Amino acid sequence: MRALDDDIHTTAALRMSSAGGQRYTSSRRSIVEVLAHSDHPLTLPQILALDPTLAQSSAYRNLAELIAAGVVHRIVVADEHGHFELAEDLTGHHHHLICLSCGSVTDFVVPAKAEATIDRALNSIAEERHFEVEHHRLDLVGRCQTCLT
Amino acid sequence: MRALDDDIHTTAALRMSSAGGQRYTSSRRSIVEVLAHSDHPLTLPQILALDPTLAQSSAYRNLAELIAAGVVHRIVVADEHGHFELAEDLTGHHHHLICLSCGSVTDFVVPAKAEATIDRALNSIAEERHFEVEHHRLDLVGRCQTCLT
DNA sequence: ATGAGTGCAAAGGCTTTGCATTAGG
DNA sequence: CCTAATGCAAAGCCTTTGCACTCAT
Repeated sequence: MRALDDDIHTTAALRMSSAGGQRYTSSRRSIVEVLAHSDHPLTLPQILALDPTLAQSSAYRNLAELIAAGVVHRIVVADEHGHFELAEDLTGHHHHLICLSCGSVTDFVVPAKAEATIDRALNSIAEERHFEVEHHRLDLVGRCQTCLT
Repeated sequence: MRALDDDIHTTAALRMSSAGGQRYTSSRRSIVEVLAHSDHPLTLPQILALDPTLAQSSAYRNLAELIAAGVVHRIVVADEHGHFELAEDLTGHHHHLICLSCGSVTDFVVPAKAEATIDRALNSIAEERHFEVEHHRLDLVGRCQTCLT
């Protein structure tokens, strides 16, 4: 389901050097490591909490480079912090459960068949509107199990 | 497809007074009017441009009240301005084409049949994850016709 | 040695808030 | 009258940037 950690770092390093001769430093590796070990997107404060040696501004800068290299993806849930996760081609296509109450974001996968239906519908819309699709975004917004109890 | 303008204002006024005795002032009416006449979500600067008599801070405050009353919905596309639109029960369920290049947001509707498939898939996920769904969010992210040429 | 990377502190940009004034019921 | 609403300016919050220092090649 998910590539081995080594593969992820190898791929990340490769993409970084391809995308403008960026080095895959230990800070960057650490960020990728933290993201790879989480089963849901993380905010910057969460990343820093998981690796307190990281400096905030450098983390933001490194995330920007990782995003530019296609290693990391940033999602915007509401207006608080952005959430960062590894690019989908490293982790697989998935969607998000977004809790309105605690702001948590969790991953989920929809059955291939439903995903295919969605893709078909979206592609025909895109074609008729002359819109070039980069990706789609399907999220459930509501209240998570923890917040319901 | 969309309720008559008068109905929208009547509904809006009603929801405002129900939601904590808020008055439906001319500024608020004007915001709703502007949103009702747009076929896509608007940012605050866009709203102000369409009605220059509105003051920024009051507009934000009024939008917050309108959102609390369930008249307006705010969507977050990226990290620039938020986008405001009338609540879906006033305009009908729809989705968004989000252009990465110019940041524009356009509405689209997916065929009822596909929408039903999506709902079914999402509901079963929600049930199995004990997640209480408030709404779902399905957007296409890419490049719009204008930006492609 | 040379350019990328780092970290601190300061600046930016969108939104919210404090406060005194105005207006609607 | 009395409470809500308004508008200006100031503050907040997340993120980005300037700059001097460090590190790897």
